[in-house]
Amino acid sequence: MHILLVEDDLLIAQGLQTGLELQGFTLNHMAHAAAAEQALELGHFDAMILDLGLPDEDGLQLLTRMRQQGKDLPVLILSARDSVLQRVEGLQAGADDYLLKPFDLRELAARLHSLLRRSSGRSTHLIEHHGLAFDPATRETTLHGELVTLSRREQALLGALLQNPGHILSAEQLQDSLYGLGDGVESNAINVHIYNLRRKLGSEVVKTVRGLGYRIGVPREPA
Amino acid sequence: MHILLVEDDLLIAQGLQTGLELQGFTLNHMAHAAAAEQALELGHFDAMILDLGLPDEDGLQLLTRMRQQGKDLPVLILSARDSVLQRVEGLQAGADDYLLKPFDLRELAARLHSLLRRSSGRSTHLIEHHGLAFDPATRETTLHGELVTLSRREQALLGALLQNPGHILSAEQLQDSLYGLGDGVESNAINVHIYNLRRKLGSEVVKTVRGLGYRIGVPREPA
DNA sequence: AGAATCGATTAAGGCAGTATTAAAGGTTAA
DNA sequence: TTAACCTTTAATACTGCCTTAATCGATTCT
Repeated sequence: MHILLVEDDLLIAQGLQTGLELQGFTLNHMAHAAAAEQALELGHFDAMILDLGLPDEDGLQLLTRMRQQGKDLPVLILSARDSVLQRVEGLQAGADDYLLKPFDLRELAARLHSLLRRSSGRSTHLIEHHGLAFDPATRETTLHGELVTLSRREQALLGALLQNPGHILSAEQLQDSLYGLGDGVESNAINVHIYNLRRKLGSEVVKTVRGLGYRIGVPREPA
Repeated sequence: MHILLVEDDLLIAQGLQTGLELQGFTLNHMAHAAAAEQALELGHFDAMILDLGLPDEDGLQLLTRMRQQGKDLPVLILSARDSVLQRVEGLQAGADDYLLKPFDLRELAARLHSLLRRSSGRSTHLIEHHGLAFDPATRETTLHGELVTLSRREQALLGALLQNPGHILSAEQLQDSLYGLGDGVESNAINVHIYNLRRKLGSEVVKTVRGLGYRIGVPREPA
């Protein structure tokens, strides 16, 4: 799950980043509205966490413009100011949820999950693909009913592939999915993780498309 | 068991806190209705003890509003005023029980237990999980019929894990469960308690999920 | 076929998260 | 008050994950 975090307070951003990454999200952090807008053009995000008090522009303006452009990604507003009016304004501008600072990290995570579940008709609660199932909430992977233990990176990788069945994801895209846009890694780490995934789930789960990338495959039947 | 105590008399609050914590509950204390409401938003509680005479708002109003919002956590009203009318009003506002000041601490504890038992379909009287049983009322733990002596913190830890079978609880969540929201500890105390739990109950009772936290496991069979 | 490119495989090192142990401070009961 | 026990702190040991990097194998292009 790829989240765009737009927040100018670096301390809060830092906390959110580490906290939510532990919960299985991948965050990209932008401190300015302009940078956020650019990021939205460049990459794909599943949701956005938007602070209203930005240095270069009010968050609500950014949100309004996004909606006018037809972008429909779920937006959760973070705000220190609370009043019914504020809340209404935020929701009218096209926000999907509104959370007050200070907030509880778990609540934010829970709301994000529910938001993502709502938005992508498909439940966030269980992604299933030919006997291979991944539950983002409990972070458990099962293959034909058997529980398989995956590391954090392996889970992220599998999640990214499962969310785009049939689509080919380039190594670069997968990298973005694991580390966030740009903050890549300078080796064949993705490769190694793919290898380990195949070791645990069978070589057919991940198909290689030479020159292009990888896509999810149909795992072998149980023995 | 996590209780939200809403009481403006600090002396009473203090007494309840120490008394109920000795009985295995974890309390968070708020002296104002507003603070209580905020706490309810931020964290999870298993029940609420509500004093009616609050400085900023009548407790009944708070309760009524909570119920309108669909919050269904068990509420036990504490009141100095007694009359049939009062009692009826309280219950009509959505209270689950009504206790008069001055009260006996043991009675309060007993009522809390019965309240919790009623509310969580699952009996509060005995949480059982693969031969491992914990009775919150007597605070006794047995493993395959054998009585095991656990310290207060160990009991709280085991209780929290047993109440969420299958779920992963982060060190932070467990900390909240032991000390109340925010009032944390600045060391690896949780870690040490987990270690001691494993020493007493076997290493399999608590499973470590690297990077995320802990969850209850299946204890070893008796010898 | 030979060269070049891309992906697979393997092993090693560093790092972060946990486990373990010991010790000090506090509380409770005799 | 002493003694036993519980809790927290802190230091150290350990484990597994992630990345790196080197090598091997396969495919494509010339």
